[in-house]
Amino acid sequence: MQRFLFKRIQKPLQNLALCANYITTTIPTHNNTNATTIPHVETSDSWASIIFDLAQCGTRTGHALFEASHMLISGTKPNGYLFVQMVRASANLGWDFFSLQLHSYILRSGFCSNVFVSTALINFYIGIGSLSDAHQVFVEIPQPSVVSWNSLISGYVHSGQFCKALSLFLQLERSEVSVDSYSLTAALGACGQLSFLLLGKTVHSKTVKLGLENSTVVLNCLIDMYGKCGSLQEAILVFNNMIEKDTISWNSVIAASARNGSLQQAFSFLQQMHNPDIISYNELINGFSRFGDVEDAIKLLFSMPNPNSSSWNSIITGYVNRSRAREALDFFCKMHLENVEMDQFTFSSILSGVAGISALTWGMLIHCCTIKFGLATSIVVGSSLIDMYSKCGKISDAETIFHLLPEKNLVTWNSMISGFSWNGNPSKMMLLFEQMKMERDVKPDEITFLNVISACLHNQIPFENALQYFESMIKEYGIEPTLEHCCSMIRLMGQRGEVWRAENMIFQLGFGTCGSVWRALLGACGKCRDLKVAKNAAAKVIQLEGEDEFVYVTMSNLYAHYAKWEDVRVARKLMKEKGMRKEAGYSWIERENVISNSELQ
DNA sequence: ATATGTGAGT
Repeated sequence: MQRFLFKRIQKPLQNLALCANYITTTIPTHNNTNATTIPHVETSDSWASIIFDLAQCGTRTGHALFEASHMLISGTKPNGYLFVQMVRASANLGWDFFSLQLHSYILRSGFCSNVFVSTALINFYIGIGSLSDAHQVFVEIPQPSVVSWNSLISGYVHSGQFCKALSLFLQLERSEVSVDSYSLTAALGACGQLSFLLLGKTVHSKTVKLGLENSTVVLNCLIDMYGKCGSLQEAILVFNNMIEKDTISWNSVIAASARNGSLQQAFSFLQQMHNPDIISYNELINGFSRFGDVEDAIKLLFSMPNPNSSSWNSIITGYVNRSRAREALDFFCKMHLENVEMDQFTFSSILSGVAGISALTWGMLIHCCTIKFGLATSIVVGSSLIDMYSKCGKISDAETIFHLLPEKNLVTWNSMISGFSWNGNPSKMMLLFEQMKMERDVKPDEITFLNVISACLHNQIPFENALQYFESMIKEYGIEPTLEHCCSMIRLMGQRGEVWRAENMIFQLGFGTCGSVWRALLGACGKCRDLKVAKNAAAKVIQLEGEDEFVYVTMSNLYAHYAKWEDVRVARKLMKEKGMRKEAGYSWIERENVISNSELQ
């Protein structure tokens, strides 16, 4: 139990850390109070004012924590409520080291069996992103309450581990503890993120069973869930049946419409709304720049009352997603000129645009901006910087940033791994992958494995090694292979002349009816010149996706290779008859990016 | 002790 406490070394808070250290090293536990301890001079009443200050979370909170520590040192008997307030206050202040010491003090004094205290600790660990510690605390509570469950479930949702959250939710349903509206909102959030419509509907029926059909918060979550699962009609239905709608209800239904491409619908909701806030407008701006015209989005941005950085970010993201990175950069400059505040999302969006066009000079300039804004070490910006540098071929700069980042998440690791993969450094890639597996709060996901497998593809790593990765993904990590994994494996087989294995795998993984895998197989056959498998693959592509010039070109090249000139002639004739033409190949080389003085002003 | 609404990486 103690093991996991001291792993994380936080910013040192000198006097408090010392004080906290003093607590844990010198104070006897309460069940074996010895004679050297100062007797209880104070009664539990004396906690009252301290607890009051702790709970206020104001300027006196830190001081109150300090006093509470001293009282504990002097032997005043604590109670559970005091610890709850201490943990909460210390977590709010970001005094991580102090909180850790507090945890160990709580363990020593036997208060960890108190549900309230332990739940407060769970929330502390969630706050610092240490989900495994939170889970550990949870597991050791003799009888966790709904709140303990809910805290952990929503903790997993907030950290993006939606499946984990849902499996906990299902576990909660099977336990003696009964679910409440908090559990349902967390579960709905996870369903939405995963587009689990069916499970979402099940949760919907639970809300009715529990008589929560009038809870605004729960209904808001339902709107959001349906919207994210692509069921706009259901979302609107829930919205229309609501008796009490608040701003979030309106924004959720606007978001549901906008994100599903129903821009008209979204716009009409916005017009019906009495007091639209920034988010209401931003959802629509986002919708316009994603599905409509970026120009419309810009119009709305300039006509809305108080646009913020998110409003501007949506435009940049819109340009970037439509491969209009130059315009994104123009807009970024405009944002700078108009003194709009920039946040981590501004930088991550623009950096992703810069990465897409390998505009290194711009990337470096923006990197400087992030440093100036104090955002260079944020996880989001840091991950984008890694991606940008590695896509610009500056892998060692990417590496430096990776190592300098104080905190890393799944995305950070994935960016670095894909960087090594694209820059032809498989040994570093594999080393990093092994390091990642050792991390406590990060686990490889399907994207990690896709990067690893494609690294094998690009770096001539033996097929057997790639197969090992692929199998460990399925068996050890329980990750379902996606279409892309399947295609990567097929391409690998093509490289090693092992396409004969492919067909079996395709059917085993259930991708037999996907044209794109057969297309990948055909391409692989072209590489390793396997005419027999190619014929079959070509037939499948045509059967599933219709006529296709790629098929004819590949086949005629293959026939040519085996000097089957008659077949070549037939294939070319067929192509001609169908009016197909091989598209001319082209490559583009980004010219040196020079930023002119006018752009810099 | 706990909850809902946009943004990043293949």
